[in-house]
Amino acid sequence: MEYRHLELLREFADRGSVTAVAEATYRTPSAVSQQLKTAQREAGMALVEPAGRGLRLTGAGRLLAEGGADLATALARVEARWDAFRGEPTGVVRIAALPSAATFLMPPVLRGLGGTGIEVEVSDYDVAEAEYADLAADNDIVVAHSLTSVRPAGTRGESVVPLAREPLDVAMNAAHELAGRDHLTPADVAGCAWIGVPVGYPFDTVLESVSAETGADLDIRQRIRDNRLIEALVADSDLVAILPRFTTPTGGGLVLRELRGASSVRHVSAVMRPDRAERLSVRTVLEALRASAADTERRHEAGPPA
Amino acid sequence: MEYRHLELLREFADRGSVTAVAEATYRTPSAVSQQLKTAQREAGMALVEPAGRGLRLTGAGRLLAEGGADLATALARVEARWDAFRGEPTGVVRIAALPSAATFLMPPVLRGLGGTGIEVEVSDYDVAEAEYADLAADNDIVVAHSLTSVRPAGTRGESVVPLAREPLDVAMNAAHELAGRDHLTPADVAGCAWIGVPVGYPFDTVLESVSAETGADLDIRQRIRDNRLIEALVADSDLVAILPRFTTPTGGGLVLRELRGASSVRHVSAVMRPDRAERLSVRTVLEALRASAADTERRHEAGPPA
DNA sequence: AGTACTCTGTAGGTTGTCTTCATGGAATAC
DNA sequence: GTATTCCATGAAGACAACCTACAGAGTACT
Repeated sequence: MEYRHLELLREFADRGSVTAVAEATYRTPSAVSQQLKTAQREAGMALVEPAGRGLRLTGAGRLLAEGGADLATALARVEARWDAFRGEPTGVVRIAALPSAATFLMPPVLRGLGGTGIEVEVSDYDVAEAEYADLAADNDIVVAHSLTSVRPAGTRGESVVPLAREPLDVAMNAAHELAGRDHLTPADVAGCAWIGVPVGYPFDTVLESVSAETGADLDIRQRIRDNRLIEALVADSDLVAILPRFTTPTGGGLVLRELRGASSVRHVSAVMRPDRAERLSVRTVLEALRASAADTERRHEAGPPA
Repeated sequence: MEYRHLELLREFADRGSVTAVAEATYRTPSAVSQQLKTAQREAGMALVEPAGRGLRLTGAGRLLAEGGADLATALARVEARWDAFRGEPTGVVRIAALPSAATFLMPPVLRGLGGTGIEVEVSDYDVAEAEYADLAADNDIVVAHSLTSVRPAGTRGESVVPLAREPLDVAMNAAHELAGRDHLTPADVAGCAWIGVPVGYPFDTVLESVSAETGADLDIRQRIRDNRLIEALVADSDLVAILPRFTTPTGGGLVLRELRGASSVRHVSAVMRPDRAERLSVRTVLEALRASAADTERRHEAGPPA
């Protein structure tokens, strides 16, 4: 039972095809195929089976793939101890982040880690909740969010660390008739004209929650993804929208009002493959992310800004 | 950080010299030396340092060696799951056992595992307590004993599983004046003429304990290792000796009497390197050993045989 | 001083892994 | 139904890693 082969199976479990594994490990598909073959010869049974024009793991293959993940985690733990022994953690930490969370999380992190041996590479992705797990294969830390629980959908083998709990407020023009209120209820906003997000996007569940609370059918005029565009439209109309509290700039004609009585909070979490989570540099960055998140929450704890 | 190198360091930590590692891994010392060198080049610092005409690990080397042990354990755990998945455990399990313990432990184990895929290779060693740890490098299970605690001296990184608690009785001729007693106290036996064991051998501590209890200087006429020889001498003289209850054949002119009031029990334990302890076949054999030990203890729980 | 032991270095052979190029099957497009 | 595309696999050769063999240097024991 060789480490090499277990690692290969683990990679296959994460990526699902010989070609994908080959690209991820900088080899040709032929090399991967040959390794897979020798792994099966040593195992004495089939670890993959044909499925369509590709392959998928057999039960035996899945078992060994899980073992590969355990081993990778153990190895990463050793490397973390080694890094700690040598002094400073170093290396590149790749972060894939949801833009609306990265906006408030990343600046202090990058500032705080400047001058250390850690290089942080941030890329931003705005994808459906279920795709965050895939991003974890190519990035050390994935900053994701979920409206229903701390753990985003589709993350099973990954480590999940909660970072922030961010209220989702109702955004409106400062001249809007509801702008005078301290906070709002579902009944208050059920009759409004809305800007929503495309169906299936997380924020949509807030509007669904409002709808469920009041029994009303909401009047959704637009379905838009980009928050900046939504802000611009809201500031210049009587439309209202759901926007995250920490990153929405108020003033300039835009106000946020807390929505009580409907589930209107998102959980921002870090999602990582367990082995990557063990790395000292990753843990250092993660700690910075948590600190940044806690700081942001503290600055907003008084409620939405006027 | 390669698995290969960590494994090498772990092996070096266990065996202490390049030559010993080379023999254990069926390579030439030159090969081991070269591997060590590349490991150090990749680590970026010295992992071993000259000591006399050999080498010893540096602090950094020890750290990585521990990591190697952790990894080996994790790998063994994966292999154990794999064996369990495939059905029956198979393979060779090497046991190094203290003869006086193997005598009562091994027969049921070998009988019980006959016909399974597990082959048990037993070898017997009668060594000082501190050398059991060394045997663990070359054997899967070392059956050792200790008079002071369950964990034999010198076992630090090894897993220790208690097997049996065996009383050490006073053996004497059936015609001896003390043979009529149900049990004996230190005061009863302080004046006897003894057969002891060489100084430093475990059983010697029983006599030391008797001596400490009574303040008497014991009359030790002979110092002999082999229990069979001791039995023969005791049966044919007025000398008394300390012998283990489970394996000393009574009848034939030899009787055992319980000694109360002095520490006269030995702890028989299984000592294993943690990674070997994870193997399914090893765990199976270990379970058989425990069952055998429990069975023996039960058969003797009524006290020493007449 | 001589002997024995341990580690290290060099040269050369063996093994294993990868790349290249070509082939064949399975889904999809036309 | 045929063509196209995608994915996996096979054979042959290049390349790198590892090992053995053998010689050399340093340290301990006698």
